[in-house]
Amino acid sequence: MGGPASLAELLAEVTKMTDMQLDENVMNSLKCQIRVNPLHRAMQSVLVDNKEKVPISPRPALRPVDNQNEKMLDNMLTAEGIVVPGCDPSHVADIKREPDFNRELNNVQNELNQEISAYHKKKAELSENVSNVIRRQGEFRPISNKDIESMSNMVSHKLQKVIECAKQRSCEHVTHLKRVYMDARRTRKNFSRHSTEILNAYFQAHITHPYPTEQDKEELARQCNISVGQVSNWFGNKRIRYKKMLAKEKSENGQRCAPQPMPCIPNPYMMQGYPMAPPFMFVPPNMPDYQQFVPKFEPPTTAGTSVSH
DNA sequence: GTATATGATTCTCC
DNA sequence: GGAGAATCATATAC
Repeated sequence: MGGPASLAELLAEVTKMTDMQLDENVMNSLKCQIRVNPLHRAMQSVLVDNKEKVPISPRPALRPVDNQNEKMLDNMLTAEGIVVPGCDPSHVADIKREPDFNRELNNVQNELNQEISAYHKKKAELSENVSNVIRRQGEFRPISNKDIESMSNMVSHKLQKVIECAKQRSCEHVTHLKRVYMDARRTRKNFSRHSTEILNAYFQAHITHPYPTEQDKEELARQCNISVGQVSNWFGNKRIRYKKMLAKEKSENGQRCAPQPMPCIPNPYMMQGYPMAPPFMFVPPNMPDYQQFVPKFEPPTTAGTSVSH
């Protein structure tokens, strides 16, 4: 059984093979003929060389992997105490949490480990299979080692997304757990009466503009033994609820009789020509700290204003 | 058990 | 980023 003698005939056989219907028996017989042809290797070498020199419909270069998102996910997971395979374990936070939360986090950790380990296994299998298929094709097509390497890179590139998705799921899981276990709404306690009095006193003292400065917030936080954030929350809630309360009062008054002016507190200082009333009438008893929030009023020196103490 | 109060969170707007 | 508004989740009063 002899194959085609010249390179031209060999090429014709290969071309014929690519055009014909996929009848397996015929195809295998043709492949055997081509393999045993003494010019086969030489032809392959020439075709590969030519391909290298004349790029035919070159593939677009793989875009460099944008791993910013993955890094962000890694950082978030390690900050929550999750060991991300492949990341520096010394960065993993050691946080003391309640046992149930820790147990749930361990589950997240195990799932992530399993997914990443399965990924590496699948990746190796797939790369191997793709390489084999390409190598077999290489007998009849101009495929170089560079092509095989490029294809392998492409497989890795695509599969990297799988790991990113696994990390994304873990992050979402941790976020959900934090919401369940660490939402302060679930463990909130009312502030002490003393703290509430201090906050209310400040609010009333600055009723025309109840927006404490950062310095005041810090001082209020210190006195109330709460955080500055809690002070901000308290004033945010207070302002909106106070506003609603006034609106409600107004509408209730309006239903009973003619519209009334906004309920206001007698302000002797305003009556006496001061720009703003000091909050003396709201000072709760037994609250020495409170005095520092009382605005310091310098009586106007201009003629026509007089203050009697 | 229900209504209301209250502290925290989230979303939107500027 | 801060404030307003809506909403959630719990505490408290009844």
